[in-house]
Amino acid sequence: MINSSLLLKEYNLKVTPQRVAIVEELYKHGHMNIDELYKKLLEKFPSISLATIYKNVNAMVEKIFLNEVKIPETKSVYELAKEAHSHLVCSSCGKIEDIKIDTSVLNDSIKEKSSFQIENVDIVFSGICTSCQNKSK
Amino acid sequence: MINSSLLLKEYNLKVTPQRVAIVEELYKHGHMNIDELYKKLLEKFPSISLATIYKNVNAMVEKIFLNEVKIPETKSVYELAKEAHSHLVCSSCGKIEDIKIDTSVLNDSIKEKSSFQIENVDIVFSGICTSCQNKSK
DNA sequence: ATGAGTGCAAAGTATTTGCAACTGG
DNA sequence: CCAGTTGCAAATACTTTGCACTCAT
Repeated sequence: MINSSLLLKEYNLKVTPQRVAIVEELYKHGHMNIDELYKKLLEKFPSISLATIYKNVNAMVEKIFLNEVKIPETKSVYELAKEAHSHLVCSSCGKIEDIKIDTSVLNDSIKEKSSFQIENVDIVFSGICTSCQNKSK
Repeated sequence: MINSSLLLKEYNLKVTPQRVAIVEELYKHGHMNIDELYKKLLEKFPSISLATIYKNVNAMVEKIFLNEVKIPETKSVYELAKEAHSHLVCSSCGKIEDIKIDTSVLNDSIKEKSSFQIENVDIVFSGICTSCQNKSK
């Protein structure tokens, strides 16, 4: 499990039940878009407002402990910040997985061809996940 | 230069001056967001509607000859489809450059770790472009 | 107690749609 | 000629803001 309260405190955000729930749902599901978060939180807080979700997600993104992941052809999803990693997206079912790969080769390759000073790399792989591969058989 | 009419015809889109202008602006500028396109086209077509831009860009994206590029922290931009390539984005001035790098290493690396069947990779490097590096000196 | 957070309603933006008039092939 | 395209206005969708009330510290 995750210590959401501690995490929130570390980032100078007051610990409210709504915020704790956001962190925990993200921890549990890995990646969620605004709407999924909203629907999930509605279960616990029947009167929660979409505005609350937006305000909190934005606040957490600013504090850099949430991360917005932009994915081709879909809405952005949010994830708890963690070690740098790339994403695998199933173009059939939409499932998103994290994957750690070594990207240093890429940076080297850039260094040769461009004088951009690289600070960060975002990589999204699209493809078919295992279970969708099996379904189609 | 580019033969926009031919291109449009190939993709079964009627050749209208507005569409030709969209293709040409994208050819000229490489990457533009909806608003930049709109403002640019307003110069030639003072009564063009934003709806026309949206409809055409969407049509061209569906025909796969435009490509939507999603970039962290900014609006999507569109580009003419071409050989697979990655993007360099300057986090200071927003400039976007194309860059061709060999991504086969990545696919191999995925193959080892996951049974996702990879179909595509989107890579966005963020950093500081040369001219912004010089400015800050 | 008090500054920050919540929910609601309203305001902003962004994007899509319906439709009459127009136009490319 | 006529199916497809345009521009406009209206409709939707998405996101932010202002404010009175509540709550975490």
